[in-house]
Amino acid sequence: MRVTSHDVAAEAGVSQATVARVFSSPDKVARATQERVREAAARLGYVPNAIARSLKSQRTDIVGAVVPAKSEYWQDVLTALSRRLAEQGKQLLLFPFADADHVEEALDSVEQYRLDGLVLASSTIRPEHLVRMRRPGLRVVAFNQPAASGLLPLVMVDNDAGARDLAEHVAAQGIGTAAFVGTVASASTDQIRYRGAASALADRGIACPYVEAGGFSYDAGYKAAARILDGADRPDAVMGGSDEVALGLIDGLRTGGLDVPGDVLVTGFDGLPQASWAGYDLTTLVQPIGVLVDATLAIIFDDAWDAAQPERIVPGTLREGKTTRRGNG
Amino acid sequence: MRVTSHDVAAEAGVSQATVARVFSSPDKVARATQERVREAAARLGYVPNAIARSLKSQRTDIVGAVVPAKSEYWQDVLTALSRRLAEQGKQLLLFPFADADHVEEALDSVEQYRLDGLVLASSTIRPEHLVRMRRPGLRVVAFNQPAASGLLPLVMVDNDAGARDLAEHVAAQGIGTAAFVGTVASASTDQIRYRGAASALADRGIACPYVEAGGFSYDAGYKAAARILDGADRPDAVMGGSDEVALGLIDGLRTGGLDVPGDVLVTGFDGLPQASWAGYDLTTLVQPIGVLVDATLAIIFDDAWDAAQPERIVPGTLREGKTTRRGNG
DNA sequence: GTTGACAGTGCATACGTAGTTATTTAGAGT
DNA sequence: ACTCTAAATAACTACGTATGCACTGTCAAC
Repeated sequence: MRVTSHDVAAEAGVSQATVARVFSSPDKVARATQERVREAAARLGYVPNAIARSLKSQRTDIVGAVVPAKSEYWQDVLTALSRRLAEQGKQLLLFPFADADHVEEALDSVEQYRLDGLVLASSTIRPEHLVRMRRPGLRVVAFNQPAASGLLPLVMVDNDAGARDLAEHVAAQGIGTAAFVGTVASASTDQIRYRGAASALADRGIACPYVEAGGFSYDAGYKAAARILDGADRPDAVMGGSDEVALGLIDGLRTGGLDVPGDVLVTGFDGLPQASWAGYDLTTLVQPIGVLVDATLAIIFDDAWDAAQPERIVPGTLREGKTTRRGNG
Repeated sequence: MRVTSHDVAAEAGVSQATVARVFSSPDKVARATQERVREAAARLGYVPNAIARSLKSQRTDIVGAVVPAKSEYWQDVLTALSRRLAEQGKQLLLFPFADADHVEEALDSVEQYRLDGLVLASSTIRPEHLVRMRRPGLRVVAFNQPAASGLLPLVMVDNDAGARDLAEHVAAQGIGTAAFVGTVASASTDQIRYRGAASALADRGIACPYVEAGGFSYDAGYKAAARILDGADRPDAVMGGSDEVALGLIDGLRTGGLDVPGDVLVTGFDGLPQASWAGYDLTTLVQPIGVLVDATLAIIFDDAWDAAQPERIVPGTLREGKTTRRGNG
């Protein structure tokens, strides 16, 4: 009992083709006819069927995103992404996966839909999975996923420079020792951030061992704090591999009786909204999510793009919070 | 250059119909034929086209969700929803809206897709918008939206009982005065929560004025704290209309020099992950999101459902954190 | 040996739209 | 009045799949 363009055509006394044109390329239809059709459509409550349109036009106006199911950071990115898409009359279809082992299932469903574009998130998607998604007619972009370099068009924040900025900022506060609490050691972002930070600190003669939190979450950070506290020589500064981990670290350290920043400085990475909360006021590297999302969509929808694998590496911004303010801030 | 069922049919030496049956109703195809077809499909890299399938079968296997773009609570719900859907081989299509004025635009796009179901979130969607979505063939569910009662099938947490539980818990700590900092006064959840809390407190002779934060965010709560601090008589307990607001309240009050829970008790509502963070450890009413999501999907996909507008009201659980622990907890 | 039941498969068609081609209409020029 | 051109619209078909219907062949029952 659905109203179709045929029904509207009959009601308005025109052909179905004319109705279709009114809704897809109105400039090709005479003013008067157009009004007649629109009135008829309104009368019948006609709404174009996007499914049928997609089948015919070979365009869905839908962008897919393969992302980890639970993550503050990705939720932030998705919010920005879906908003931007909505502004362009496009939609976002979610393909969440619980953990790295379930990526393949998500990718299976992706192929069934003829998406205009696909955003591959999470630094734990394996290269073979990435390459699998290279199909004709599908614009794939790897988002914040250094491992995809050379395999797929890539958009990411400058993790190395960001980590160095943070490290230098921390070093400038006059610390003697440091530690880096990464998320998951196999994640490519984690590796780059650690190397950047460790290298910048080494330049100043500060050692920076790596500690793996074993997850991307607050809980992982919280638990890692215990290991820092138990360790023989407590560092003067702890750099978190992500904001979520850093926030957990802060609470873990404080629970352990330390003062942040009095006893230990802490930094994060990402620039989550929660990092700015007054209870934490975390020093972190803010990712310009809007810029990253725009760059991603540009790659997906820019017709000019073709052969060369574009790589957009966007600088982040150091946000100085009170977790690295040592003096009488 | 896309591989279709016709190509597979040619490769396997069967008809297109047989190929279609192999992928949609395999039990109707002989074992041997099935294997031959699957091999051919694998050889050519065939993947069924969900768009075409939807057009023919009048089912998209996609559920839409109209939600506020920025909200911790809704992101939580969406995470649960998309996970559950993925388990059933279905997908989630997002229709985020920036604020209440833009709901209509989101609903316009919804109609174009022939979704299997639609979840209407946010307590700020207006009744006329709700009713507009009642269309044949579309299962709509209002999620945590008391205002939809009688208009649409409804799934929500028991806001009234939850607010009472919180109020009674707070009262049991021996307070003299209280205040309720709501999110947005026009939100139906806000009204119910306030009435529930105020009524429970009134039973114990405790007055509880309403203060509007003017938003659903941490910032709104943070700013509202200033108004509490400036007020003539500072309450012994502040009940937040949501966890986000409550977290902002805590930081705002602490920034103002008060101790939480030493000087003021604080409660929230929702049970966000952040509420459990050690830095806050907020007393709140935890919504059983999994149960709510299951109930929602049951309404959407249960064929038995029809005439009667079901209403599922699920009780929440009081989570006692340290923000209401007065003594030497 | 004939019939019936039934599983397995092919043929044809429809889902609702967009684009291509063909046809009509209106307007201008001589 | 007649042709010529451009604009507007109609007729038709294809997008890729699912399914009702018809057909074939196998096997059991009489």
